[in-house]
Amino acid sequence: MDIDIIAKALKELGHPTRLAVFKRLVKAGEQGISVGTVQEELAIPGSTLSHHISGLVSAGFITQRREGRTLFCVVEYKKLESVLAFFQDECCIDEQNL
Amino acid sequence: MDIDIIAKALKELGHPTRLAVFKRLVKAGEQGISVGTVQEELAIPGSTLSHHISGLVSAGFITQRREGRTLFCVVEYKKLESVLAFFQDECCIDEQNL
DNA sequence: ACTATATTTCTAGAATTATCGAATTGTAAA
DNA sequence: TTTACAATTCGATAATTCTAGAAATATAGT
Repeated sequence: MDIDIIAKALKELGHPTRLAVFKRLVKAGEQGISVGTVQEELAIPGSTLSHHISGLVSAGFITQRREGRTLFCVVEYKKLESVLAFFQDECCIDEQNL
Repeated sequence: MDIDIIAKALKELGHPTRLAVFKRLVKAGEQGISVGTVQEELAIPGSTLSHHISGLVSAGFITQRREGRTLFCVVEYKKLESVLAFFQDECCIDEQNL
């Protein structure tokens, strides 16, 4: 509901690399995917990827689960839903605007 | 469909001032609202506002119509819809993910 | 303890973005 | 043709973000 929170969320998705990561996490589903796998698949240096992931975590789009030395990233659908709800509630995306 | 286009769109909405402008334009509906009115209501210096509006225009969220010396900004719902469609198509936001 | 793997943090430079006053442009009225 | 108004562009500065190598941390196996 808070516009600053929504803006922060949109900002974090608003970068090609981060959006690609997000999309990959969605594909991975609820069991998640390791940072290393994302790194391989998207061919991004680890430090750069880590930076982007921390942005997505800070916005609430990702939660993480450790298994041994591997960190799994899991998408938080609730966060995306809250963003979509903002557009429906605050930006009246419905019949009369089409 | 192009992820870079979507990222650009999200980035432009991902700033508190621009998101507030966008929200105000949605409220204004299809007849639009003048730059000056937005400036008054949101209390932003003209040059700063102009900068943000040009970002929203460049992303395709706003079209403009001149009436005398007044420029009206009109929201482009189609653009927002294309972003929402991306989440539905590419990010599978539907039953199995809830 | 030592080694290897997974990931993050540190660091620093380059690039981009944000802000806003001043100057400029476009349009209209006097 | 001068004046006024609406909005943008210019210019300069501050702040943030992006990128990625190097160093550090965390965990696990030997």
